[in-house]
Amino acid sequence: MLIIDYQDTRPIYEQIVDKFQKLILSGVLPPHERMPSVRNLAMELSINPNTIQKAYERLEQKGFIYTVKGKGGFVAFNESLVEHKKEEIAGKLTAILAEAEDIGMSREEIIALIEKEGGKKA
Amino acid sequence: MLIIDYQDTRPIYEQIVDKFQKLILSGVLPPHERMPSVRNLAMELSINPNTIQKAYERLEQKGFIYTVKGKGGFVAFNESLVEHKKEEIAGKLTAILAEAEDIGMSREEIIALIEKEGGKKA
Amino acid sequence: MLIIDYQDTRPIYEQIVDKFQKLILSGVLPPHERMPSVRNLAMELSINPNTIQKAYERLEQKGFIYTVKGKGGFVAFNESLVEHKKEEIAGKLTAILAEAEDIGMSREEIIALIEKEGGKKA
Amino acid sequence: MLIIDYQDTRPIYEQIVDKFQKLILSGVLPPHERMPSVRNLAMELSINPNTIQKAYERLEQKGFIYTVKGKGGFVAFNESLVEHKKEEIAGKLTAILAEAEDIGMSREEIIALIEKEGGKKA
DNA sequence: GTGGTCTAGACCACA
DNA sequence: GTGGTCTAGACCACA
Repeated sequence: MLIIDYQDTRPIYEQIVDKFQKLILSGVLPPHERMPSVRNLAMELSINPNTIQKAYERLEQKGFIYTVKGKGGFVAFNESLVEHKKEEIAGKLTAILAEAEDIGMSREEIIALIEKEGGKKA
Repeated sequence: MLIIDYQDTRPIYEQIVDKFQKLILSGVLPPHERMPSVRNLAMELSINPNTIQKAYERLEQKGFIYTVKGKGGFVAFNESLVEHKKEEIAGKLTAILAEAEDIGMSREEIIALIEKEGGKKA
Repeated sequence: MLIIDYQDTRPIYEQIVDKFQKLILSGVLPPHERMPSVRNLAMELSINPNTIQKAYERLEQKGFIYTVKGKGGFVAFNESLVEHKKEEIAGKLTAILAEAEDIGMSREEIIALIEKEGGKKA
Repeated sequence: MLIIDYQDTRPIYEQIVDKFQKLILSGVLPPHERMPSVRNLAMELSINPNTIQKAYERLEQKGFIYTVKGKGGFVAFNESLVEHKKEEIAGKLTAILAEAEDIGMSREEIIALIEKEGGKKA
């Protein structure tokens, strides 16, 4: 699924870091999910394993994954990631509330919508 | 009728946008009513036409007025617009709820955020 | 790199918006990349800063960049934004389909409209 | 359900005309639906029947309703109303297609969404 | 330094 | 007449 863009001026390992970050933050890769092994991913992308290794190191430094010796890499789920996402969500909610206010929708109506929506999923 | 408050910390164009929104939402300015021309309103309020222009642009982007080239601006507000906006807001909320679910945020947390946000304005 | 085409009938600010959109969507400008400052870009293109400012405003409204006061503009584009936009578009389509149904328009008619519209640009 | 706004500077009959227009265009009042009788509506709104009569006359002139002697008024469904609505829908679709293009969504993806959505209702 | 707002005034297309 | 775009340049808050 990962596609390396050779037109991209950024180094390959940075592209890989970026893509995994997005997959993790968006929830496509859930917490504790096993990461592809360095060798497998290197083969799949026809890339030198050292480059993958470098990408994984950065991801670990940034707190997106953790590695267990002899077992491999796993998606981390630390609070700062969650906090980041929460702030993003709070920001979007603020924007929506402003739009709702424009057309005279009350907070109660918004909350009612959420409760109805939530019901679908539950 | 429009009064600019120079003590107000908000920019002039924002005050104008706000006042027209209220006039339109309250029905004082009915749909298809002609808006004052940019130049006339600028003279009346002793404000630069560019500032009025900016306010009208915002009103158009928000869907409160529409402009006809060479003719002027007109009130666009109507019930179907409100309904349309509401469905749009519902769509955005659905997207946010999905994101929130990804990181394990409950509906209650979202609602709490909304109630806190709402408090800012009240 | 940006070249303004004075033969182009479109306004300058629109050309600028368009070019940055493409750079961002294609990934040439990665997320959080710093945008050129309003003044610098204005000088470089021999264009009035107000025109650049207008282009940046549009880019911000469309969600392609975000600005930090006193610091400058940054690329905001990322996958979750695209996903969010897609859900928003889906919400709007649902609303339109409901309206279309009210007047007895079939899905086929709607699709025909889209294919016709699309043709304009192609 | 109809509420007369006495603060509104417009004449009452015009407010009534306006509200019925919206109800009809939005599809709340479907074609051939029976309109409330002049006398009933007058009583309900505590308004002189002549005022209601005047409003109904305008609605008939505008093609929104038709009256059958001895039976009462009915919601019309002429082509021009439908055309009006269709143009509105076409306009909204154009706006959505522009947004979709911004994020690189193809016409095919839009059409797929419509077909999926349509399935819900069918 | 950065963007955000505003004035003053020109020129354009559209009607 | 109308709005839309653009230039030139000032002043502000924020960092």
